[in-house]
Amino acid sequence: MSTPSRADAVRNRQLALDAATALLAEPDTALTVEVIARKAGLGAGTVVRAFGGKDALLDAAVAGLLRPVVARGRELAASNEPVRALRTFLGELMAFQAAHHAAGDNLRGLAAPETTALRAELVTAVEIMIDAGRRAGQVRGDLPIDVLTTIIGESAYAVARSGSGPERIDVFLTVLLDGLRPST
Amino acid sequence: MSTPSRADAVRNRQLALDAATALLAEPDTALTVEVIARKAGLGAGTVVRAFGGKDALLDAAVAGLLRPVVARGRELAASNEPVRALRTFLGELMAFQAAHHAAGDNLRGLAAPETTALRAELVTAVEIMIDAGRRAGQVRGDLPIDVLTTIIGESAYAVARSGSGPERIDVFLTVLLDGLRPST
DNA sequence: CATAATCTGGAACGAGCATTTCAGTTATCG
DNA sequence: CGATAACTGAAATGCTCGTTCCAGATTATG
Repeated sequence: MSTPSRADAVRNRQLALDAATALLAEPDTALTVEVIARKAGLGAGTVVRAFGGKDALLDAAVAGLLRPVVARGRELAASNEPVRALRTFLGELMAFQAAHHAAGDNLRGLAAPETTALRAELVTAVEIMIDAGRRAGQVRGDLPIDVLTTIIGESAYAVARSGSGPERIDVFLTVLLDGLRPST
Repeated sequence: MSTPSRADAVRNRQLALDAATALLAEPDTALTVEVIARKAGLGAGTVVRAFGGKDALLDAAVAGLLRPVVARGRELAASNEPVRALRTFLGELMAFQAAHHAAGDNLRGLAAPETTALRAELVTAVEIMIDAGRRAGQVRGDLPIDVLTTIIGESAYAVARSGSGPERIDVFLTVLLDGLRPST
């Protein structure tokens, strides 16, 4: 029972995580175990073993990136200007997605429990903002909320796919939020 | 100079194309050469050779599916009720995407000249409708049109990704088109 | 109908990747 | 310091796929 991880194992685990995280911000990079290992200055086997598989490593890396975004979402969900908060949050979320374009694509179709849980929290934050916006009469109430969150989530992802800069994000947000306003 | 394709070659080429087309409508199917060949009742080599590579086969299959959609877009672009036409067209486009969810994913990142050209025509049709809508004062003119078409295109794709049925498509369209109306 | 060119199927090949293995290294503990 | 257990790196493994090869079948031609 006296076998805590060895010091070098802990260090290498962190190196692998850092390398994967850094690579997530680089588009057009293969993101293979080999590449991650080289970036981390480790062997391929070590990288895989550190998290018990490539999937888990990517899950952890993306989760690490997502955590502050979720925190920001929680913070903004408490705002008493819900629509402004929603716009701010979505702008940041879109910028994040654009900067880590690779993250979404690389996670597709693999078990990623941490990331999935965090994503659910993002949706919850958005739901809170929409709900508050509705109570304030600033968000339309004629459409089911789960579809609205889907639209919002997909829009955030869409921005990333279209390789957008800040101005483009702004246009996306304008159209989206105007579409979410009460239908006269 | 007297070597037209042999009759069986022509037939098999069609079988391969049909099989690929049919498989594009089935989600969660691997869409490997093996699978296509089995479905077509051919050998793997034959399928590949028929179009000179898997990429070209997929390009041709998707193009075949896309052609009627493009024709419909051209038709609707001539409407004198541009916003209604836009909504109709996008609804059909989204339904198409939802039905052929696999098409988009499988074409990603491979040379597909035919499909790319057709996609450009889709964008052109949408541009015409937006432009007509603007002249009629029914579509906002305060945002760059190329970003609007991007938003529209990505939205169509987003619907497919979220596995949507007709009601869901309708909600998407409502939000999107309300967002495209002139900003009072 | 015979000959030659073309085409077919499916086995063999090769490239790309995650994972496992294992001989050697390194940390930990008495 | 020395023994032991854990960890490491890189080669080997195994798997998925697209593509190529080729002996045999099929079609066109005169």
